Amino acid sequence: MSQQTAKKTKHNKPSYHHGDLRSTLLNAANALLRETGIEGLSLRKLADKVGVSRTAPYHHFKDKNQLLCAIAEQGFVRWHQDAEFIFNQKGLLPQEKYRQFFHGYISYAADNPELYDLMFGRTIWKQNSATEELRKAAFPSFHHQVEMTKKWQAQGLMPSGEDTLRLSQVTWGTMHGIARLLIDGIYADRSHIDAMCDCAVNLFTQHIPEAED
Amino acid sequence: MSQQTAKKTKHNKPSYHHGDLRSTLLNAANALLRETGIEGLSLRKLADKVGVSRTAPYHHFKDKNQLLCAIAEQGFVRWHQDAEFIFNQKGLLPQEKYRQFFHGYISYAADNPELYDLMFGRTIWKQNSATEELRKAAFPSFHHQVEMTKKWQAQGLMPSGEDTLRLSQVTWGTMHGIARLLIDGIYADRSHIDAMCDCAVNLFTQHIPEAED
DNA sequence: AGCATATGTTGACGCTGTCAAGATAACAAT
DNA sequence: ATTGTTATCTTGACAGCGTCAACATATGCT
Repeated sequence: MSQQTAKKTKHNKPSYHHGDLRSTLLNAANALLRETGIEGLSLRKLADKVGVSRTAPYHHFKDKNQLLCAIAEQGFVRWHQDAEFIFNQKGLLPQEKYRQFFHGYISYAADNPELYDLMFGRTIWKQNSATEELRKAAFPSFHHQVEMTKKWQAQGLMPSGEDTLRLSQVTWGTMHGIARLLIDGIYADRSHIDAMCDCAVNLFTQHIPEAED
Repeated sequence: MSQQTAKKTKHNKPSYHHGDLRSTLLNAANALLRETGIEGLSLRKLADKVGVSRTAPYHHFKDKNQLLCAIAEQGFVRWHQDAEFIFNQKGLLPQEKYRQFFHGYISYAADNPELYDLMFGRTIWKQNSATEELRKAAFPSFHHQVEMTKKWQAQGLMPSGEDTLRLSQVTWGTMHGIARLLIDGIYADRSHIDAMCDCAVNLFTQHIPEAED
């Protein structure tokens, strides 16, 4: 079962030291997470998969929680890239840009369900076990949404009468709720998601005279 | 540690058979769930708590999943009672009734965080492990929301232009998202949730001339 | 060359869910 | 009342889990 991915010496014998175990573990963990979910991700299976003894990972991650935090951290970085791509588009009407952002969020969750569960799930956040690095990677995500909400209110896209922070929380909460219902298997049918997103966007935004963003 | 809750004979010796183990287990499981969360709820601790051997529960629940489903089932029944109380109130404006429903939903989740996690979490739904009884208890919850949404649209409280099913999914998704952000520890601050709920209700409803519901 | 440090290993512990086999009580039929 | 069936409860056992302790080996600095 165990695959040998350790570096080889010039005589093609596997060396005692792996050489790049931390990132190898992270990659394998991402794959294992995608295949088996959080529940199926055990340190022992992971170690076996990369061809290393069961306690070797402990030299690179203090415990399982730190490994999970590191995976989630990568998830936030990648989502940031996706979101920035959407926001940096030129020549889009504000409502169209918001629509794409909403759909992009749900798509990211739907395409990486187990990762999303890790990023926003209770496993990490409930018992305050998030590492400092993870917090630093996750916080800008919500902060950015607040900033954009403020802008959208100023543009007249979103109701200016509501408190910006509350409005951000509600709109993000809606995205999070739809994402969770989807990835937790409560809405089995992904084919309705686009329509749901459009419906939500309609509720949150009002038409404004054309003005590029 | 182990408490003896088994029935006693006339000579005050604990009898070999418990007599009411199934409901005793359910009660203890609810308490244990509230105290330690899903992760901390083990069959062995549970059995010990009610003073019975570790495999005794298997004569009343096929496996741990069936026990969890039974707990969740009770959760749905109790939520139904709360919701019905709200809907049966007389002399309330539609928007006020909807506001109470929204707040009631979030309050139920906030007051029973671990139970809510069980009712709507991936533990049960993700791998299609919900029992038939649980499905029968859970489905009316959403069905009722769709019916009410249809009514609210007809009353002019909610936008009639949107598809009823989509609208139900979005509004429920919002409640679910806010509930989850709260109970998963992502919004640590419960003091903001009333304002968040009001904000969401404002976004979803439009003022209609006074008409009791 | 020698020594500290990083990184890898095996052994062990207590926890978990759950199966198998046996003990005990309750109950239905004779 | 006795017998047999069935429901219920018991202990024993197993594999899987996270993780600590102790030990092995390679790397790198002085």
